[in-house]
Amino acid sequence: MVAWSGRALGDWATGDEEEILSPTRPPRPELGDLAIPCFPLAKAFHRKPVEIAAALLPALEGELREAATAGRLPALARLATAGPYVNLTFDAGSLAEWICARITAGAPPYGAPLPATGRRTMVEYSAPNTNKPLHLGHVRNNLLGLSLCQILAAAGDEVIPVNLINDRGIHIAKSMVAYERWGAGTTPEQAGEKGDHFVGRFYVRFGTELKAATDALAREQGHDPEGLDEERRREIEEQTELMPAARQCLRRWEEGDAATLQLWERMNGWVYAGFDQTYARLGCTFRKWYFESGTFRRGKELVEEGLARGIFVRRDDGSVWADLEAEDLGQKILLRSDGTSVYITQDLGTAVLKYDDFQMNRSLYVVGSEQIHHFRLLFTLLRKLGFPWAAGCHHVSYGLVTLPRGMGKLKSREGRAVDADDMLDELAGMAQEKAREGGYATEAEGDLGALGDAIGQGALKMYLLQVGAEKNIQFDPDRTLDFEGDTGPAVQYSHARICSIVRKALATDRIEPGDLVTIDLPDPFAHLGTGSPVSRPPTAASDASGEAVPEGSASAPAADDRAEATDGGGAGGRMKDAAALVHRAAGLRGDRAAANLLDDPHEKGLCLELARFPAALGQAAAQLSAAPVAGFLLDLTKAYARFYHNCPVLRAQDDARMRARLHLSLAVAAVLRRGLALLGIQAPDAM
RNA sequence: GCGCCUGUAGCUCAGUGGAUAGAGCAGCGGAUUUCUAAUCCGCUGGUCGCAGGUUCGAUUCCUGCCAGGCGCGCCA
Repeated sequence: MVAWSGRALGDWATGDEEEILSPTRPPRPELGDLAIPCFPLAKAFHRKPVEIAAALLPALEGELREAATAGRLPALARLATAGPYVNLTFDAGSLAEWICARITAGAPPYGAPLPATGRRTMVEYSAPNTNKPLHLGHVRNNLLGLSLCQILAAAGDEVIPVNLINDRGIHIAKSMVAYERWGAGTTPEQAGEKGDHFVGRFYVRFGTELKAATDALAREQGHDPEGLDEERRREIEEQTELMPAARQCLRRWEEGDAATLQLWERMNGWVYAGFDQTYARLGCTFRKWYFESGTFRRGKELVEEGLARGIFVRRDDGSVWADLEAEDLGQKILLRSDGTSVYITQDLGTAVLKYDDFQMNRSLYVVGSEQIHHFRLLFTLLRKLGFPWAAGCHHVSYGLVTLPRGMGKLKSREGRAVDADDMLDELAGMAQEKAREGGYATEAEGDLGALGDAIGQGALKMYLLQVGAEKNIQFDPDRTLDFEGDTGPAVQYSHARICSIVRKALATDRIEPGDLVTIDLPDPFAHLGTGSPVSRPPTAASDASGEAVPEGSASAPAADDRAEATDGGGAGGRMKDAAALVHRAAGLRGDRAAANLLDDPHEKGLCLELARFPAALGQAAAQLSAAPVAGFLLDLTKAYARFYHNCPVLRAQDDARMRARLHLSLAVAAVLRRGLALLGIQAPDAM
């Protein structure tokens, strides 16, 4: 909130003042609104902290007054030392005026740093396999990726969200074999099922059939199927008839067998259609989709080049290795003895293709923490290959989502996962039920289904995003489904309350629509669409040119298209227009908003909370984490609830105060809306 | 064995080299027949995993240990 120039330090200034003077919040509000601890200065100047504080006081005072005059700060009400601290208290009205003015200015949006960073950041996330639907683990990934993109864009980066589809490999072959055997040529449409679920069923079917066959074979060989160790089990799996069938299918795919490719494309197409729905629902959009089937060849080329340049070595059995002993990473295989690529080979190819496409300054990979080692290897290999941009590659890792009651890790192979679509449906249904009971939903336009989905997702997204990414999350359905307390719906509720107040004020002609200052939420990805690969599925034959990837082919449902509503005639239309207007409002026009009347402690507390937003956004961008924004929103929500209960708006003592509180409430709504958008959460007008 | 992550209230989690460590949930007790009770107020609840070290000051930084998780594949 406060940028210190250090001039206040007079001849004590040494150039490090901005680091040294870092204001914090006093432990008790009576002490002041901001506190400057003097310990670091004491160290730098070898004086007692208390002395420093006393000396700092007069110097700061001058500068703070100057800053207030220039509009960089609210006016000061009090400046005092308290032992080793200098505490400052803002004039409440001035603070309110100042913060609301920043929020209603709209452009650049509140919280954004003035100069864009000029940095181009690619964020790869989601990265599903095409053999099964998205589950809870993917949901965490998608939400982290989505919010990271929004936050970095809000903080001034040009963000390029991309997806990487694992569309080849033995797991895909398993679904294909299962479909050939037990699919009877049906389609998802005939089965009345989402394409990804349809295909996922065959993958699970393969797993259960394989287990049955393996168990039977094990018994024949005199083993106890339950007591098999993993290695032994795999050996026996290979002796069944199913496993070789899958391997054969994979080999036919790699040889470009027409029938196999056709089935592969057909099944992948079903899966993409399913993913498309889920992504659209969650709000995920991608600038470009990469497919491993289209990048592994480039990876192999890179390995061959490295081999030729002596960076890698070929062993007698034909396999290719990188010696990373110097980096403490041991030996890493890059090509199998039969010449086929391994996982990391594909990632090498993808990394280079990505850079060729976008020349980004940094490239972030949102991938689970179980792959920390993998990415350390990948980035090291890219450096060894001499790509200077490898220094800008960074793995944004996150912990796993586990299931409660000893259900263990999510394993879609055993069908033991929480399905993403089912979970969203369940949450939406519960939220919808509650909204119906509340009875306010009908006041807004919009159907209950969409509202329920927005609130259900609000619950899920806030639940998953408020905890640090590095932590494992034990998924607790009861808590996720909770809509009270520190939850997404509570934040959405505060916003809806404000909208309701404003609608009432408009309906009773206490303010006119023209009094409202409206701002639009910036949408950095408006031009992207989902970029779904549905329309043109890639082929195995397509090379690494990325040609198979359509850009912006599908149109994403605009999250806020209601804001596009225009003035219409008619009584029904007026209500709707009012809602649309309120949904964009951030304050009242200057002559109607007497913010200097806002001197109640709850009003001041609310203003101080609002002022934290830029810091929260900056911290989130620096940490590559949505958690600071989530925490900020929950705090702001609590501050607003306290204000709401202590400072009636429409029933304020007088008209001027009513307007002032309306003004402040609108600013809160605007910041809630914007903050929620950073987390991919919608802000309904009524609930 | 080695590497990385985590350990804070009964539970789920914030937090920061500095003032008396905070929320939510759960429990108990309250709130104007509500500008929307998906709310608010109060109470109860802590050897910040353990032990050393650095520091004027450590829950925060360093070292060691303990516990849990995840890795260290010619799997992805």
